[in-house]
Amino acid sequence: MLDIVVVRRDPDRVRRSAKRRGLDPSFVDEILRLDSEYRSALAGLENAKAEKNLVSGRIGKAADKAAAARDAKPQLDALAAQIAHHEALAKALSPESSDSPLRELLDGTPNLLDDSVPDGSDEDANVIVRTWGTPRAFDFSPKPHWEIGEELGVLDFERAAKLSGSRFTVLRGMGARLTRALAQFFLDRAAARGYVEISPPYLVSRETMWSTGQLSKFSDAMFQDSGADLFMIPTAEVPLTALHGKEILAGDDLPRKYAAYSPCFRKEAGAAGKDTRGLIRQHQFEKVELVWLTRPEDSFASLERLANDAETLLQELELPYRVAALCAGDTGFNAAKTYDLEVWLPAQQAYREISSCSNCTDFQARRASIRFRRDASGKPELVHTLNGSGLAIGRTLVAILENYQEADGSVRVPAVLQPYLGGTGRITGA
RNA sequence: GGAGAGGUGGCAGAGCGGUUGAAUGCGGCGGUCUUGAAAACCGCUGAACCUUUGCGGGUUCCGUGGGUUCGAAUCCCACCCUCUCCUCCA
Repeated sequence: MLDIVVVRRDPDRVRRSAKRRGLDPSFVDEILRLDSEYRSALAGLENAKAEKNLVSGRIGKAADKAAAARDAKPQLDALAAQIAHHEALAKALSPESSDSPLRELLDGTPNLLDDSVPDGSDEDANVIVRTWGTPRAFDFSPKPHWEIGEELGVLDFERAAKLSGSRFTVLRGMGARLTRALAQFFLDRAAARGYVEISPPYLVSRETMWSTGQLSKFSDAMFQDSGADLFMIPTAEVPLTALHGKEILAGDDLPRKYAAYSPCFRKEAGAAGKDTRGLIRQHQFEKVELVWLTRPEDSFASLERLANDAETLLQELELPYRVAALCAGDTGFNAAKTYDLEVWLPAQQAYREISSCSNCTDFQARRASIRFRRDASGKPELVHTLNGSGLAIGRTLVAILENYQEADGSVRVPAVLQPYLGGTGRITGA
């Protein structure tokens, strides 16, 4: 959620950002109009209440309270009617009311883009910031991961479809073990870099989901239990970011760095026909997520460090990748700035997203109310939140299968993972 | 799922329906004292929003939402959550 004060004071900045995202900026004027209407309604309400409080207070101090109450009755009745009138008006306009038009507009307004975000409407305009590693030269034709996996017996798409339908995978033998090894490896590295490991709930309340900005009104991306009103997390970013919601942290406690392994559940409703083969796009996948809570002035420097933490994992796995600065049109609702890490997939002859690292500035912190105090006498301020995958486990498995495949159909195990697999250096079957 | 207890400020813990945004203690901040520190003593110490150039003024908040009343932390109703016991269960 944007700061309404920023919209009031610097509407041009909001318009500019919205335009860069490809939105019609006229909603800004609508917000300004509704906001000023709301505030005048609020002033009317508060004045009437102040007067009523004054009269009531006088009754409380009178010697004969009953008589005083009787005398004041006509005046108080009139005030009560006034208050009721203003109250209805203010409530209908208030950004706090879940069905007010102002709230709807604010809810639908994405974060302000950072000036460093490149212009552009879609991923073709993303800017490659750096590239690491050299794609391996194969002396045979590299197979896609689903072929490798099925032939080795580590991936089973048919049985997954039997159990659950499309976009699910059964991992078998070394496939399952490698997945577990990756989770362990990522978490160990995160711990070494100062992240506190969290094992969060995988189901969260509507309020939690809303507070981190995942629950935009038109989003049907999530699985949910409508009875209990719980949502299956689409990423551990949700519980990790909301962990300190409605809290005021001590300034000394920042930055806070958290890492969590979790399954992630996504409907992928808008992706029909995309990545239908293999485990690139699944309804259920695993991920280690990294989240930072920082002081406002530190968040952009922290984004570089967060991205670097994720990159290090790819370097240790010796997987070639590149880093893309997402353009305005490709940057998500919550983010002021995002880097995508894209890993090389030889079968596709393409770099594919394996991590997304974003600085959400105060956008999520405002909704979730995550604040800190600079010093004991200071006022609470909103923290900045950042999140990034470190890394997506399924896609890392894809990258390993494809990049480490051999002509005989076997797959070598990256050196850093071997200790997690009892020293196994090569996968020759499940 | 059944029974009971409870939800008040950073924490602990009071609170006859009327200057109670809330006693008291702890913690925190500032000061006195001290070579320094501790102790002791004194003072200050919740949040959001509206308004004001500023000083300030106002409204709201004691789990949430309703209700009674001129007036509610205090009375009534519903809901949520936590804890204890039982039941069940990985």
